[in-house]
Amino acid sequence: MPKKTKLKKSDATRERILKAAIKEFSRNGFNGARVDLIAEKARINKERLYAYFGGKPGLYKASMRKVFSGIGEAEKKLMTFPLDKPECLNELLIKIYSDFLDDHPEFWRFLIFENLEGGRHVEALPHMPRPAFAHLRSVYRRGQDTGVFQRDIGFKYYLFTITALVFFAYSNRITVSRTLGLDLKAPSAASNFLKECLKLLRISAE
Amino acid sequence: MPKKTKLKKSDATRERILKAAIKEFSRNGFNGARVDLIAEKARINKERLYAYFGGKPGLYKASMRKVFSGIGEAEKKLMTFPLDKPECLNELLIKIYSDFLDDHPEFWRFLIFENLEGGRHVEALPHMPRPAFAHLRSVYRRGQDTGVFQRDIGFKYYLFTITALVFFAYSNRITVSRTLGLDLKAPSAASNFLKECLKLLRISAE
Amino acid sequence: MPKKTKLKKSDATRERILKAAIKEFSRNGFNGARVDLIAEKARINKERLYAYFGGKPGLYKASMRKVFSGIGEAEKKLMTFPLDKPECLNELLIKIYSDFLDDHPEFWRFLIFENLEGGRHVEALPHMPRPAFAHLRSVYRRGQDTGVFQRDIGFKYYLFTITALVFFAYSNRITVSRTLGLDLKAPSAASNFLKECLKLLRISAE
Amino acid sequence: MPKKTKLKKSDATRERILKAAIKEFSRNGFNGARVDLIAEKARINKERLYAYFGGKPGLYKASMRKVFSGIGEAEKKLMTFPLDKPECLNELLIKIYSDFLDDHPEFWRFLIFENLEGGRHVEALPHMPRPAFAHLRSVYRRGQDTGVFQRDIGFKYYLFTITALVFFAYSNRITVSRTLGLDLKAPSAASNFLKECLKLLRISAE
DNA sequence: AATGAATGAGCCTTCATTCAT
DNA sequence: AATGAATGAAGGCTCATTCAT
Repeated sequence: MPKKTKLKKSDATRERILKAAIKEFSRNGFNGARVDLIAEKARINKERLYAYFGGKPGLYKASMRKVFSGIGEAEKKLMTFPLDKPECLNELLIKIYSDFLDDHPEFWRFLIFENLEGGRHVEALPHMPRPAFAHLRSVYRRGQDTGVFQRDIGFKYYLFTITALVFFAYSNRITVSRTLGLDLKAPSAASNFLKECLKLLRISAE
Repeated sequence: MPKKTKLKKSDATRERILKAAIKEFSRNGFNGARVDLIAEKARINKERLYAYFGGKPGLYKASMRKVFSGIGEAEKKLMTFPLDKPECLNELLIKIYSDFLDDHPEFWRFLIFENLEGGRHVEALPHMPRPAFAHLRSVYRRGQDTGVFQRDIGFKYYLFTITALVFFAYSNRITVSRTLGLDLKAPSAASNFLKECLKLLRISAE
Repeated sequence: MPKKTKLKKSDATRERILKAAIKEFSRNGFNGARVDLIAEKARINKERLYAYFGGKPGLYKASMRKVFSGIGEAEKKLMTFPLDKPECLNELLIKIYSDFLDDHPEFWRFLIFENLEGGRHVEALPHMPRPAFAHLRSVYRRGQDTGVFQRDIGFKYYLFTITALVFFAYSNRITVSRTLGLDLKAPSAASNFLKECLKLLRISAE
Repeated sequence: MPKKTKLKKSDATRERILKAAIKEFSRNGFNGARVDLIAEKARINKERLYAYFGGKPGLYKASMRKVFSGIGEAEKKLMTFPLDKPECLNELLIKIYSDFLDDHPEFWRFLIFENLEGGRHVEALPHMPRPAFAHLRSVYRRGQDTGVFQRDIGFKYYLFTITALVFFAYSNRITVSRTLGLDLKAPSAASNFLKECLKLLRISAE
């Protein structure tokens, strides 16, 4: 396959740039990141970077796109969640999101930087589909029917709460450690802590 | 009292610088903030800024110290929370923290910035006392006794959960709006949304 | 004839490059012109351009050579100017040169660029023959004999004056419009204006 | 005069920058000029240049303004031209403009570059007053009355012609030398040559 | 204490040019 | 002959910081 090989050369360069960019941007944010360093880390000439991505903002957006697309992959596991086991949903969500944030610190870092910088870049991105959400909603409704989840609380509040807990446990672990006297820095510490918190969400009858 | 007057004047200058710095840093982050703009907004010469704060990092740390001290003031209101009304605790916490974050966006901005930076600056700060926490813990225990809060869940999990919900609703409003399809940008939108979420925490018997 | 065809193809490429180069150079000058744009407009790969012309200066010189050769073509019309009508010479010269500069703005642009550069490039060019000049000199002398042109003024002064008027009207139209309050920008505006100026050259008896 | 001295420091810097800029711009045009070189020649830090002039275009415009203002100074001599000597006007104009262009090559170089580059910068400049023109017009009219100048030719055509001749002799001396076989490069060569040309403008009766 | 002028390092970007295929 | 990928040297500009007064 000579064609495939041909394509590979420049694609490899693109990937190297993106990888280095994600690292640098997630470490320092858009303003703090240095194009020179990205080029150096990617072992390419700066001009390539501009030819491929148009400029710093373009590179940032491409990086963000790649980083954010990762969550979709992780959420695929949720698609097969059995409809008849809503009582296990909490735990699985915590696990999947915890694992993901553990493995992909760049994910929450990009998100936070975006919030800090006014979402200038993220808003320019096309909306990402979150197909798992539809399935989860069905599970949740089933749980409401069987008394696992509260009748009068919409799915979106539930999802928000889960998300907030997990995300906060990762993105604010440092200040939380100081102010609440917890230590969430060790691996799986956050995950374990969150499991405990989730008990707050259970219905007492359960 | 010439001394006092003298001090007062330079203190006023200091305050003007700090105020401008907090605004600029919280808007643009450490890297995005411009020393020139801070000096201009504070109507002082840059050299003064360096004389007072040593440099950009020093100014940043001083700004952070000032911003973080604000939470103590807000939490004073919690000190007088009546021990015999634990069922109202949820709502009051939400209200107080929501109001505070509404009025002080710089607070969460500095906080998450610190988390991004690995706590580099905050660790140089003296531990801030949070005297309200002790009182809240008493209220919580009373609530556990009277069946308002769950017996087997420690106070720290409870406080973490509340904190996470409020904080996340503010600090991630931009990306949440996109990814979960919510709109928390309008004033009091977050606060209202959070009240709904809190129902998840109630004990069903309640 | 495979050879001929081959040559033809590369010649066509050469021509395409030259055409694009002339446009770009004449629009933006040597420094302002971009090799990338020339290659793009010519629909060729940059490497070809370098193979053919050696580099930007080489391409510039080739462009200039081509542009300057155009004047010879225009002056051919002067060769048949009737010896017995010297009184029409002024007007014809104005017309021919005006038309030429109207149609070939790149001509005067390259020319003045050369003057700015101290003739660096033009001096590397072979002297261009201007065969029409000899004929014009004859016409001029005949005009002197018949009293149309002044006796004591050599042909070169006459030719210089005509040239200066026409050339200046084109090459400095922008600044002249401002400094002398004239508008020579519209097509044929320059030509009309010049006709009026030429009256200054007539012999009053005429 | 302490105030005067204070002002002088930064003014001297400004002047040094302007002087270097005029040299560099007049040599290479806007595109060809290098900000680094200007700063180096002016022995200042680049940042100063940007603080004073805003950027390359601002510096260019300031340079142009200064260069163009020179012509006003030269034209002051024309203001005292006696109304009753119109027959000497030609010669004086040639002399004054020739001398000026001899001494200020940057003047015609800036003008030419402007014409090459579409007048982008010159058009942003405020119109310069040419007070001498009004006086010259009076002289010209007097000359028309006394038969020195032709009745039916407006002043603007006269002025344009003079301007064109002088300007062309300087700005195109290099290519003219080649194409018309003249040598206008030596000092006063142009001036002398132009005097001859001017005979073409005289009224034969004169 | 306060100011305006100055500095040097570094930032993002682009160019003309060449290489490898 | 022709192409896409790559390079190195700049180019314009801005920043945090300090000096001289």
